[in-house]
Formats: sequence, C-alpha cells, structure tokens
Amino acid sequence: MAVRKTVERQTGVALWRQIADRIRLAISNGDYDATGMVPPETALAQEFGVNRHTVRSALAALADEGLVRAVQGRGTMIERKERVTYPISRRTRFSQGLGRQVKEIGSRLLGHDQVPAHGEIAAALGLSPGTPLVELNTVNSGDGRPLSVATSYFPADRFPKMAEEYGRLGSVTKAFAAQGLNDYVRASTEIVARHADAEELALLQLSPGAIVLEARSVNADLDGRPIEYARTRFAADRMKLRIET
Amino acid sequence: MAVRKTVERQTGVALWRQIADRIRLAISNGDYDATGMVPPETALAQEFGVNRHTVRSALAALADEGLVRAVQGRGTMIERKERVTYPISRRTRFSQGLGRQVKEIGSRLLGHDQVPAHGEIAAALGLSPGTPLVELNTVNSGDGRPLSVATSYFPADRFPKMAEEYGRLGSVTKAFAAQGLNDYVRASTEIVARHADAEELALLQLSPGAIVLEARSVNADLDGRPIEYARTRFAADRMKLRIET
DNA sequence: TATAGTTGTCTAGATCAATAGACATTTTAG
DNA sequence: CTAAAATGTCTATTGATCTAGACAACTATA
Repeated sequence: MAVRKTVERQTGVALWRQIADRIRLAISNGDYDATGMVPPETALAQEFGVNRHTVRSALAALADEGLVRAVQGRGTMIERKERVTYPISRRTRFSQGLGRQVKEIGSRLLGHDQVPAHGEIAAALGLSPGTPLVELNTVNSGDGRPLSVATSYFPADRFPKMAEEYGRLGSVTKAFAAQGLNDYVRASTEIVARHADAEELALLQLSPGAIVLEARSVNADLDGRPIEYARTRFAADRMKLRIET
Repeated sequence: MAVRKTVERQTGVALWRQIADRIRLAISNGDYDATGMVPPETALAQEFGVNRHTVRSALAALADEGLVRAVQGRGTMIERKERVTYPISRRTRFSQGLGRQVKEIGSRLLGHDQVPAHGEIAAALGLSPGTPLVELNTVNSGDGRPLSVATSYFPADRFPKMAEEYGRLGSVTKAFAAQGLNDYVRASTEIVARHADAEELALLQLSPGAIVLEARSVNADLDGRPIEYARTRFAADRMKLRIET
C-alpha cells in the first residue's frame, strides 16, 4: 500500500499549495515516468490524507503552470518535467552551458542605468564607492520559458558601451568581446535560496510562493581584475545548478 | 514616504507568512541594522497594505523562530540575523569550512542502514545496481542550531565500518581516515532549492513553508573512484553556499 | 509626571481553505 | 454495449485567515 505522505496544517501555506509543490517535485524526480501520468485524484487524496477537492485545487494550479493536463475520464497527464541544469565552473558562460538542453535561448534587456558603486558591489569589484558602474537588467529564457533574471554591474570606464552592445548582441560574453575583452573567468559565486518577490514572480512567470535560487557572482579578467558583479535569480523549479570544481 | 511592498493574495500562501518571509529577508540583508529593531507594526502594516493584526501574525512567527523579540511599549528587537557561509570547493569538508563562523559544530547520527545501490546513486558511484551500500543519516548543527541534514551512501565492501566510525568520530572525513583513506576530493555537486518536507521541517527545526537547499554531491578518492554519494539539505534561511572554483 | 509611541488583547464580521457527499460526463477495458 | 475508472460540477458546512475598531499596558522622553 502507498505510504502516507505528510502535509502540515495551519502553517500559513495552504494544503493545496503544499501538495502542488510535492507533486511538482515528484514529477521532476521522475516518480511518474512509468505511466507519464499523475496518479488518480482519489489515490493522491488518500496518499496525502486530504479531501479529493483539495487535491483538485493542487492539480488545477499545476495545470495553470502548464505542467500537467487533465482529461476527463482518462487521467492527468504530465506535459513537461525536467529541470534545466546550469553549470557553474571557472569558465561559466550562460548560453554555452544550456546549449544542448534547450533549442532556443532568449535574452532580453529590460533596462540599463549608470549607478555609483557602493557597499557589497564596490567591495566585490575592488572599486572605491562612487565609481561609476553600468547596471544591466536582463531576462534569460529557454525555449520560451523564462529561466532567470539578472542584474549585472560593470565598471563604466572600462566597458562604457556595455548596455548598447548587450542590446545588440544579446550576450554578456559577446558584449565583452566587442569591447576588446576576449576571455574571463568566474572568480566567486555565492548561492542562497529564498521566496521570489513580486517583481521576480512577474518576470519569471512564477506562481506566488515560488522559490528563486540567487547566485551572486564576480567575473574577472585573466589578470584577476574584477569586471562584473552579477545577481542572477533562477526559477528554482525549472533549474538546478551543477558545480564543476 | 515608504515604498509600498507588494504581497499577493489568494495564492495558497497566507499573507502573514509572506510578510514573515519578507521581514526575515530584510533582517538578513541588514535593512534594519541602523536601529537593530523591526519597524513598528503600524508602519509595516501600511508598507505591506494589510491590517496590523496580519503583521502581528507574521512577527509572532518570527518570534517563534527566535529571530525577533517583541517588548511591549518599546518595539520588536532583532535577536539574530546572519547566514552561515558554506564553502564548496574541490576539497569540501563540512567542519573545516564552518570552523571560523561557529564556535561549536554538532554532528548527530540519526541512523544507518545497509541498502542496495540503485538508480541515480548507483550511476553516480559507478556501481552496478544491487551493490551493497552503507546509508548514513545525519544532522549537523552550528552553535546548537541545526544547519543541515544529510543522507550519505558509501560502498559497503570498501567502508564496512562507516556507521560505527562516524558514530564514534562524528565526522565523515575522520571516519574515512579511520578506514585507511586519508584524502579525497569533491567530484561533482548539483544544487536545487525546494520547500522542505515534513521530516526536514522537524529535523531542522524550521517553520513550515521554509526552503531547503539540496546539494547532491559525489566525493572520490585521489584515483577518481567515487567513494560517497550524499544528499545534503541545508536550511536555506540559515546558510548560503559559496562556490570556490 | 504627562504624553506620545509602541505592543497586547478582545470582539465581530467577511472571505478563503478544506471537508463531505452526490451525481454528471468522459474514456477505456472487457 | 456495459461496467469500471477517471475527471467535472454542484451544494453545504466548518475552520483559518484577514479586516476593522477599540482600548489596555508598557516604555521612553520632554
């Protein structure tokens, strides 16, 4: 008999959402690969110890995300399952790592600005506070699904045309190259996980309560001089990060 | 005037929990460092556009976590704020990386078992399915706060005394050494973020809805032979991961 | 010692989340 | 064609969540 899976009550997170999260995880773990379908609503209701209507709310949310599709009389089919793997190494390049996993990579420049360096960013880039930086806000998607939003900072004196070149070329690596920098390496990466804020929910097309993986990274040229500080937020249920040491 | 921060309604995540998450994040970002206190309930209520009672529920949850402490007439003080940094490199060792950040590191063996290798684990360890493995379940804490739970697998023929040695020494590195392996390296690490399940909530003393960072890692000896597959779940609001490439 | 500012407590009502049961509709298997 | 199995829809009820307002209790300061 099926193992009873626990969900917690009175925690500020509705049962239907907890169940939706568990089913999403089970799908991405391949638990239902044998049939390509989610178990029947009645079976799930028993498994989680809740009413069938509660399970239906969870499945409705997953259907909204386009993850499953219910067909009356037949069952609920899985439409999509895998997480994209994003490799992080000394030579991390956004497009390269995803190349084989998604057919089409989209990069959209949301906006850019010139801001003075301060706090953590100034420290990470080894600049004195106040040094002008180019700020770039971008969204990256794979096969039409948004995967990450990024806010990047570049020293404005060294890369004055960053925004323009990125807008033209759609890639940080290419924008660097267009400004005379042909190679660079990842100096450091820090990763935290947290709930997405309202802006991230909108840009990544996530349902509220969703999780983002935030990577704060510094890239440096081959002389070790920092050239970019980036804060990249990945949609946690669409991505996993692979660390290559 | 304060910027209105948005919270989403009818999403399966109660407003008080969304607000608690936002305040927790603000605390860990140092937004309230100037005063060491959370803004007054009335100010927060206006900021989030909700009733004061809703903010009170959020603060009560944070007080339960021991993150803040309310004093009548005075305000709500911040008790604790920082995240511990966990370094991941080619020579990742649990205790070493945390050494300077926490005074006392605790390791507790929850249980152990002998299981046959299968699926992802067999593949990662380069073993044929069915090969016997030692499974170890552990909780690791820093200064009394649980930081991570881990499930590790070791080839049983090579490390037959893993459970025993870990129980005695409280460290995987030392247990390896006791069985004749003096050095090893991190071969691969994959990171995902998701909501904690009921067991993780209990072991990590988290409030429901909390996030875990799950790292699936493989360690290998210096000849490149895999010796350990581990699934480590970190309490996301207490840890950040630092990738050293 | 007032007084302003803050948290604590209580009551009441509106809306959302979850349970329960009944039955309709559709697909698949026999 | 029939029956079983699955999703779809409806009604009703209970408990959680959120709003609203009023006032008590405590702290710091002028």
